[in-house]
Amino acid sequence: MQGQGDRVTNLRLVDGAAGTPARTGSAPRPSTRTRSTRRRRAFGKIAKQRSGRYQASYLGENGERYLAPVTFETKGDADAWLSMRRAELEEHRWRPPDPQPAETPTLRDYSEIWLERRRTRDGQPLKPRTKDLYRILLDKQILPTLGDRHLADITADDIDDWYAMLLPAAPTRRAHAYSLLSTIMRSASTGRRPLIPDSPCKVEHPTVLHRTFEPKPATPQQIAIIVENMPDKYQALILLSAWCGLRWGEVSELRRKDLDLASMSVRVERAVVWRKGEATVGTPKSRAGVRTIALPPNLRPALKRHLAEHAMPGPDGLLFPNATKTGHLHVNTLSKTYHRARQVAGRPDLRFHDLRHSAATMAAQAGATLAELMARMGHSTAKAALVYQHVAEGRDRIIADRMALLAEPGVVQSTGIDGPRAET
DNA sequence: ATCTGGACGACGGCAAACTA
DNA sequence: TAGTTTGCCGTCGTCCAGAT
Repeated sequence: MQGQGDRVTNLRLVDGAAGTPARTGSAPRPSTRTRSTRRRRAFGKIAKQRSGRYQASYLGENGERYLAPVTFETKGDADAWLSMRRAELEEHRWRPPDPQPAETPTLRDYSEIWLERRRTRDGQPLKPRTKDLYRILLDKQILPTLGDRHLADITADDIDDWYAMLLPAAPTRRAHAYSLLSTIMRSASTGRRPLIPDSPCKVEHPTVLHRTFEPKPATPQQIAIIVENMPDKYQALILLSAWCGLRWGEVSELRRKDLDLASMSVRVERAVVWRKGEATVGTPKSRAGVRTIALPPNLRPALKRHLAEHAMPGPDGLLFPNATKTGHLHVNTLSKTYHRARQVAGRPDLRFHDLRHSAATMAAQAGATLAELMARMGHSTAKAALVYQHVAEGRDRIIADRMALLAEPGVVQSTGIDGPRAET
C-alpha cells in the first residue's frame, strides 16, 4: 500500500530525495524490466534528474499526478515501477497513497539504528548498562505505542497522549523514557540530513524533580556493630566501605596489589559492573574515581587478618572473591547477612551505599577540606562533596567554642560533638 | 523427605554523577 | 540547571548443599 507515490504537493520532499539512494521502507524495488522503454510512453512519465537518476510519475484515477516516492537508478527500474501502478489501476486495486509523507522510517526502524550508532559526547559507545536500559525503555515503554508510526507522522499531541499514558507511579522510568524519546527525535531532526523538521517532544517539565539528597550516616559505633555481625570474610569489606567510602563496584574489584598495609593506603583504579550475570571490569564511574585513599590505622588488624585468611593468592588475587573463589562477589550475596547486621545495629534504613556516605561524613567531620573530600571520595565535581561539608557543619560550633576558649583560658567546654576522627 | 539458608541471577525501580 | 548517562537497591525466584 505504501510506495504508490505521493501527491504533487509533496514534491519538495521528493526533490529532496533525488540524488540520494532509495530510502529504506519506501517503494518496493522492482525486479523486472519491461520491453516498452523505447516506445512512446502510454502510461506515466519518466524524467531524468540532474543527478542522473530517474523520476517516475503518473496520473491517478482522480486525474491527479503522483510522483514515485523515490528516484530510480535506471530508466528500466522507473518503468517497472510504473507498470506496477498501471496494473493496479487496471485491476482496480489502486488506492491514492497516504496523504502523509510515508518516506520517513518508522520510529522502530529508526531507533534500532540510533541505538546501535549512538555515541556519547566524547565519542564513546554507550556503556553496557545504559544500552540495556535504553533497550528496555524502547521495548516496554516507547515502541509498543509509537513504534509503527513514521517519524514524520508523530505529532506533539501524540507525544502528550503517550506521556500521559505512562504510569505516573514510576516517575523515574517515565522520565527516562521521555528523555530517551526526546533525544531520539532530536537526532532525527538534526544532523546533515534531517528526517523531520522539528522534534515533536514538547511536554513541559517532563523530568523528575531532583530530591535533595540527605545522607543519614552511620556512627562509628553502628559500623562496629554491623561489622561484628557480618560473617568473618565480609568484615573487611564493610570496614573499607564505611571508612574509605568505596563504592560496591570498586571494593569488589580490589586485589592484593591494590592494598598497601605498609603505607596503609588503598589504590582504586578499576570497578566491576554486573550485566546479565557476568562481571565486567572497567573504569570507575568517573575519571576522578581513580585515586589512592589513606586508610585509617584502626583498620590494620582486620585487614591483615583478612589477607591471611580470605583473600585469593597472588598480587592479582581478589580481596573479596565469591564463594567458590573463582570470581567476583555478587552484591546480592551480602544482602541477607547485611540486612540482619544493620538491624542489630539499629539502622534498618542503612543501605549499603550509605556506608559510603558515612565515610564522607566522617572525613568531613574530621576536618577534610572540600578538595580533600573530593579526592578521597573520587568526586569530580564539588556538588556531591558539598553535601557532606554541609552535614559536617556542626564543626563550626566546635571552632567557635574553641575560639571562646582562647578568650577564657582555663574554662573547659564540651563541644557537644562526639564525632569520629579518622585517626582513631 | 523436608527444611533452611547461602549464593546469585533477573528485573523493576530510584538516585548519583556527569556534562553542555 | 536541564538533560544524559551510569550505578545501586530491594525483591523475588531458583539452585544447591547441609541439617533435621
